[in-house]
Amino acid sequence: MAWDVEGTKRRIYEAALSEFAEHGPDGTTVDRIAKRAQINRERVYNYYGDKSKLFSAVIRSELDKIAAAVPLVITCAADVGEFAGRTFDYQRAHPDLARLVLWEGLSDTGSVSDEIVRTELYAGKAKAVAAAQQAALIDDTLDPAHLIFLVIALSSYWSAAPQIARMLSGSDVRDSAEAAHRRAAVVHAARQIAAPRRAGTRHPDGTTTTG
Amino acid sequence: MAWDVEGTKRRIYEAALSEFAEHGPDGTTVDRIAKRAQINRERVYNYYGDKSKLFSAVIRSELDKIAAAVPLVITCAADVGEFAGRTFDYQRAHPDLARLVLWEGLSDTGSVSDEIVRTELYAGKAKAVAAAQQAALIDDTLDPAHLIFLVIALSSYWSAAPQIARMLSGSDVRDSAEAAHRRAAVVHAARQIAAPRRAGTRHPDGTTTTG
DNA sequence: CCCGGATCCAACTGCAACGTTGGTGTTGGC
DNA sequence: GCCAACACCAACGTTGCAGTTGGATCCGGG
Repeated sequence: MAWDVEGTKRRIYEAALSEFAEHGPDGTTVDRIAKRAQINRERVYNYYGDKSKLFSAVIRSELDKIAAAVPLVITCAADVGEFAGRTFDYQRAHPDLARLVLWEGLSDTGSVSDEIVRTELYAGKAKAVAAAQQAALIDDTLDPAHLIFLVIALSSYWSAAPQIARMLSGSDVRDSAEAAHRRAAVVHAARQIAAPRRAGTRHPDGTTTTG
Repeated sequence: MAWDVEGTKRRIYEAALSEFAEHGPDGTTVDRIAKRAQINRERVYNYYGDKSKLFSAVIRSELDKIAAAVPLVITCAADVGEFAGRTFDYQRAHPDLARLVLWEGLSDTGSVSDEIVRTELYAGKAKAVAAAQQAALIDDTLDPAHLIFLVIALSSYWSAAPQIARMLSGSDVRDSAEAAHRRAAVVHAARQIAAPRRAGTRHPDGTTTTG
């Protein structure tokens, strides 16, 4: 088996994922990707076009994976916590993803590759939230999109800004006790945000009404 | 006024801040900095050594400014919301700083400049939270450091991952109505996280006790 | 007027990375 | 066994940027 096209592509992909996550689109060199994948630089161009296309391919595929791995089904507020916890777990298991998203955000110049497809994907999640809100399963104070976003933020920022997490908590994600502790905090916070109000409803502008 | 050394340095500094914030350390060229500052490239080397020294100088100085910008005083759960809102405002008002910090985080290789000083700063905030928890002003389920972190995450992720915010909410931060909407969501969520439990306490592991 | 320091400028070296190309070896169909 | 297509690779041309240098220019003070 001298030719292993799929294997070669996969190795390029994996090497690219690591390199991009570590150094970002600008800091990454095609040569290092090739070295890491143990193939010739030219193969990269042959299979993926150029560096930016490779970056797009990687980020898109990784986002597809997380979307598939962490579905969102809501029957109660605790489900939102569960979603947050699983997102947290996924981020921890795939620290490269959080960094990719950040690199993408920093390079953001008004729009992003596959923006339309990805928008649809988020719209689906927002729809699930909206449905749960209408069924009064969860708090309906927040805009569904904002609620989703905030929950993702809670789960993702740990790996997005590890230096802040480290300075605050004093320890490292690699400490699994600390990781469990963090996860619990994320789940708890997400539940609190989603929990339906009991007596009165506190609106985002600070006023409170009774329903 | 042919000689305005301080002025020249300052113009280099400001140009560097903008360029670094926009393109990151790798994506920035000394030439563009010089053009923007309307000085010769050679001046940059004369005053700041080289590009990486200039970057360090900029980030360090900007972080000094951040330090005292958003104090944290807690007398009730709403104060935590207030803190979140002000952090959000700060991020929005100083997008350059937010991006610099992110770039720093991405380049993070185990520790960060001024890490000790900044750790103290966060410790102070955590202490304020701990005191408020002991006085039963806010929920004491969460570790103080984690609570702070989560609130910062809520406030910061918008500018950290603007592409996701855009895909979810469909509009842009520059739309000030949307910005206000987002801010309200952040404040609300932070309050919910900090709000003291009424009847029972739901622990992060999912169990519930009555106090 | 002349000196010394600040600034500007253009050209240069050196290098690193992008993306390409021509050639070599490999495979599978005929 | 031959050949066309394909995988692989080394070397190349090009570009863009970092950082340097030598000199021209400008300015204030003596």
